[in-house]
Amino acid sequence: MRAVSISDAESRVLAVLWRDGPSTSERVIAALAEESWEVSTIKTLLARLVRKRAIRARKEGRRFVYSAVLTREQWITSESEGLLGRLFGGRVAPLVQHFSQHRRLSKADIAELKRLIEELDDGE
Amino acid sequence: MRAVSISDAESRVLAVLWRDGPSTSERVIAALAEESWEVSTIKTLLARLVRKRAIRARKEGRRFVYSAVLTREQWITSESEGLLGRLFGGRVAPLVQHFSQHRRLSKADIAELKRLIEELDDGE
DNA sequence: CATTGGCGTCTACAGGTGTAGTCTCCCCTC
DNA sequence: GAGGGGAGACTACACCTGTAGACGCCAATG
Repeated sequence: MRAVSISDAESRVLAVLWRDGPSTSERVIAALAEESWEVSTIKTLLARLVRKRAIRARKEGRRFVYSAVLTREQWITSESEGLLGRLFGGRVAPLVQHFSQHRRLSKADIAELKRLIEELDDGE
Repeated sequence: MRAVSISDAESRVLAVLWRDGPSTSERVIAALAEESWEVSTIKTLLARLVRKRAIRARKEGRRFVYSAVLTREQWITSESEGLLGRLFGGRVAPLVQHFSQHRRLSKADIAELKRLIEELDDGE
């Protein structure tokens, strides 16, 4: 089902629908004010997302209400699986290792990771 | 310095240089046999990588020897930082959490993660 | 010395992406 | 009822990407 890829600009539009729920283009445009995109740019992105079936446009009176079809979870999953596959042979540990070697993990990060792992270890 | 992005096909060419070290186009082409790309496709990708300064072409006799300038580490870092930023607000823990919720981590994965975290915890 | 084969360069072309202008239709307001 | 303003549709255009053909040059080989 999923196969189309969501571009960066498109994901920014999707993010509005994920956060605010179904919205008219007017509301999407308002929500994206800080991107300083022209109105027609946002309309184009909405149209492309509809074409990709990542969002749906339901007629409501005379205008459309757009809502996300692709969920944030699905998107994050496909994006991160892609990266994991391409860069780390699909294995999570090398990824974590990479981060642990190349960026400072805060104490809080480490604590949280530790907690996560404990949980996993129990659960399994 | 780095800014250009490496496309997927290009990264496959780069991978050869990372693995085999400086190579002539002949060797790169041989190494990419399983991609079933036409020779000219690979030449194009080499040329684009040179233009992007991700690799260098040193004249050796009458032909070029190509070698990576961008390191695998640099590439992995920029790719994964990008994803981390876009998807997880730049935090590592949510990323690991995502994976732990959405894919089965093997016992071995968990064990390795645990080891990693212990190490980090000690080192810090 | 003429031919050939490989090397690098140039050109190509469709599809995706970022970004945006224009056009048409129709509701709302005066 | 006429005009304006906004919504969506269509068009545009440059750059990137995947993929590859064509060309010119030159070394090697017969």
